[in-house]
Amino acid sequence: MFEETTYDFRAVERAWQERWERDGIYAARDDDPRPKYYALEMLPYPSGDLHVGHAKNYTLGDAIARIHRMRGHNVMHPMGWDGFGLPAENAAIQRGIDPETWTRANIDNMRRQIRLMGTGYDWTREIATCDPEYYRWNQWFFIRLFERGLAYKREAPVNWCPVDRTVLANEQVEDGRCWRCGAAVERRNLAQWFFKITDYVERLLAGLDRLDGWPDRIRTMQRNWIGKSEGVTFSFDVDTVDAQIDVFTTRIDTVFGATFVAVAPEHPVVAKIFEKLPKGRRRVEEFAATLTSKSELERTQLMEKTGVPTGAYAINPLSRERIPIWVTNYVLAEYGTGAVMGVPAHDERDFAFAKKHALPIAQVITTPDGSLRAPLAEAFVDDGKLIASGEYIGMKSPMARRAIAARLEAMGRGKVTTNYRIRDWLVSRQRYWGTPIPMVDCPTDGLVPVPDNQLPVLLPKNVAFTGQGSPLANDAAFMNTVCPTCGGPATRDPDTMDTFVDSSWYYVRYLDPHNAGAPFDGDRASAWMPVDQYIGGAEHAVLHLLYARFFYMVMIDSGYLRGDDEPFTRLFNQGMLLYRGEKMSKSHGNVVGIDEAVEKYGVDAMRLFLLKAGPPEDTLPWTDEGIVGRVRFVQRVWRAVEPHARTARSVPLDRLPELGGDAQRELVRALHVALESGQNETETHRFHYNVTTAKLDELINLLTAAMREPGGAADPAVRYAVHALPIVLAPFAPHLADELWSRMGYERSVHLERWPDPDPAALRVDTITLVVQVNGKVRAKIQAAPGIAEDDAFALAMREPTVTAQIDGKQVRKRIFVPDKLLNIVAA
RNA sequence: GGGGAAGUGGCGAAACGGUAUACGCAGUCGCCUCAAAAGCGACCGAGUGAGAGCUCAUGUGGGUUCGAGUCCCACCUUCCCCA
Repeated sequence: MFEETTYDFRAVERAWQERWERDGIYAARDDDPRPKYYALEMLPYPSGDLHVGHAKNYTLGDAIARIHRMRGHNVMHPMGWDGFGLPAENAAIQRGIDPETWTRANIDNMRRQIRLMGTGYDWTREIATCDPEYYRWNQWFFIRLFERGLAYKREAPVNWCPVDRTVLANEQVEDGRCWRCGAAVERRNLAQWFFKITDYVERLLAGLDRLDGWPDRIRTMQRNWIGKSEGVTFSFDVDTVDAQIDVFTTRIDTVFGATFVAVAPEHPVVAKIFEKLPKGRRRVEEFAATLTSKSELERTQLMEKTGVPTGAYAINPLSRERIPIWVTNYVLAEYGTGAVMGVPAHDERDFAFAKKHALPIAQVITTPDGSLRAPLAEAFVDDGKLIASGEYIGMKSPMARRAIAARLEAMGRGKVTTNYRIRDWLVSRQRYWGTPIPMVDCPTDGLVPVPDNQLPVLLPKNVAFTGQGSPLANDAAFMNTVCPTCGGPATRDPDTMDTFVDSSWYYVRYLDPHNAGAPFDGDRASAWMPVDQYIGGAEHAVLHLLYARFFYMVMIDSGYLRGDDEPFTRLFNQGMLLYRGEKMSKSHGNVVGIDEAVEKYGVDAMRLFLLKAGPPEDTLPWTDEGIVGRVRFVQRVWRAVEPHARTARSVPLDRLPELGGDAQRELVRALHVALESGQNETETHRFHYNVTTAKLDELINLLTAAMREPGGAADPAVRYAVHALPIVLAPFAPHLADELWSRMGYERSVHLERWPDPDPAALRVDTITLVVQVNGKVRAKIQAAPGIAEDDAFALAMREPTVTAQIDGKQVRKRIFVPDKLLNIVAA
């Protein structure tokens, strides 16, 4: 049924995957003298089944790793699994499947699918974060952070579902209700563990300035998330009550415009006020009750800005004005000082609030020309010139900020402070399928870490998943333990760690994955770090990529590793793959599965299509018609190369072949153009292999044309191109390349061959096309020898009727000459 | 509301400030074949012309330049962040 010339991609691809595995050709060695290159794709969550959208990501990383290997690097390219997480536990709750069983089955399937894509990973370094051998080191690091004062426990408000009796992540709260049971979510204060990422904000910011291998947008997003703002913290006295209210503002120049003070309902001053002025208490408590179920997002952004007066007044330290203290929904206790000065004239939220509650709007900033005057139709938030501000009248905003800050400092009422939006990293999760927090709560000794020699604290098996409450807290056998310090009865921490802890250091574990005595050996790991190219989607821009940078800095500071404190030198953000105009997803019913695509078209065709569709950072469409072109390409290469594989080897690759004529010269040139393209795209880190694959198309077009000539297949240039083809193909179509290479009689895999430098002699052309323009418009193209002199070019151009017709009757004013490219004759 | 990125044939897309539309998909015509598929070849932005050619086209309008898809300004649209 198959003709001899039909390439049986199914059999060939399977065979090579098995052989690569058997020969271990992708293993990275610590003792390799070549320069190291660490290529890494973001650790995948084993959700179960991969589609061609995933293949887009892995194909690019694989091509990058392969081309670096062929360019002489000792390549580290590992793969593993982000094994912990909620979907596994939900499967347990909903379908009664053990989370571990579910996860292991998914890992097995995904490993199979990732291998099916022909990826060259070093599987000897595979890790799964849900292995006790891995998560024991999460626990070990947790204790190290605790010892350094970087892990602490405090009460914090969280989303709490009263029916399921567990906390919910923000994304699991839909319209204020539990996504699973529909109960109204409450905010509740619970004792939680935090990592003190705020200690590292300045280093995290400073590092961003150096990370010029990262996309600017990701760096900007991290800066915004950290949200550094410089301003002044100062205090208001409270009239008749013995208390002060600290507020932070970046706009101290507007302080004379403060017409109220807004505080969060939970602010301690509220209770103090009611000791003296109990009248307002009921009203405030009722108001506060309406907010308990509201998420932060709703309170600060979605809800109408509203509030109730406490009945107390604050004294503006500069103007000495008495202004009312209001409890509002848009000031959060968790952020800043939990109180702000309300300046309606110059802040949009304060303006909306003042309008609603008929509070005065006092303008204290005007435009530089002084033309803007009350009444204001909206808040004027720009810098400007001060008015109605005592001794500061007439100053411009920046100068007024310095002067007023200095004044408040001199008064002992305030100081210049830096505020950050970022908060400490809450790592406690009231869930089962994660790393148990290795802490013991002893009535005598308090919070005590589990001793290192008792790690790991294993997740208990055969736990009941009722969906009601925390499985660990309900497991008495797990919870009850003895205090490591006093030996008395104590309880374990009932929580597990955020899975972002797992992914904060996995890229170092790959470098020494079987170490049983430490998370990794510092020397080994330091030799490989940092990651040279990190590849993944932009959805982790602030979460994982910020946590991992923080964690790495801590590891460096602790002396576990040496070197620069940034773990990822370069970051590449992949674009999405669309199908029928939408992102692939089961719920849209528009998924093209890996197994299906590989069976139908072949791995190499799929990979080539994903690379060729467009630049990898772009959102690109998958089309069932488009991939047909790559299936054709694979077959064309096979038909051109396979029948001549043995004879082609007679023409060596280490020097250029003899070139019979222009066609031969062009063919050999096309090969070197392809080599140059692959090299350029790699060295510039653009990875636009869509262009390189186009060069491969041109090469194969020329090759098949040359072969149609009588005796074409025996021509030295043709044999040379045939011989070299598996090498240029190898990073992109690895199976086809290795099969052709072996049919040439080579024992060793083509992937261990060298991707040669393009030869300048081969790239040289012996005639160039010189474009002749008149007044900037193309009028002729003339063939000439490279290096033609301007005068000679001009003389040739003036023989072209299409040129002279345009100049006729005009004078040549000027000539622009770009050697070997263009002659522009300016005539008027 | 603020910031960023991007708009090029029927479609995906190429293009150091210097031949716009490479390469692929789709389409049209031809060769091969009893026929079809596959394969191979030619054509394939719009207008105009018998033709060489000419004119117009890279979201819209300006600008810089001998020359602009590319640089600058404004606007429109889409997407992404932040608020």
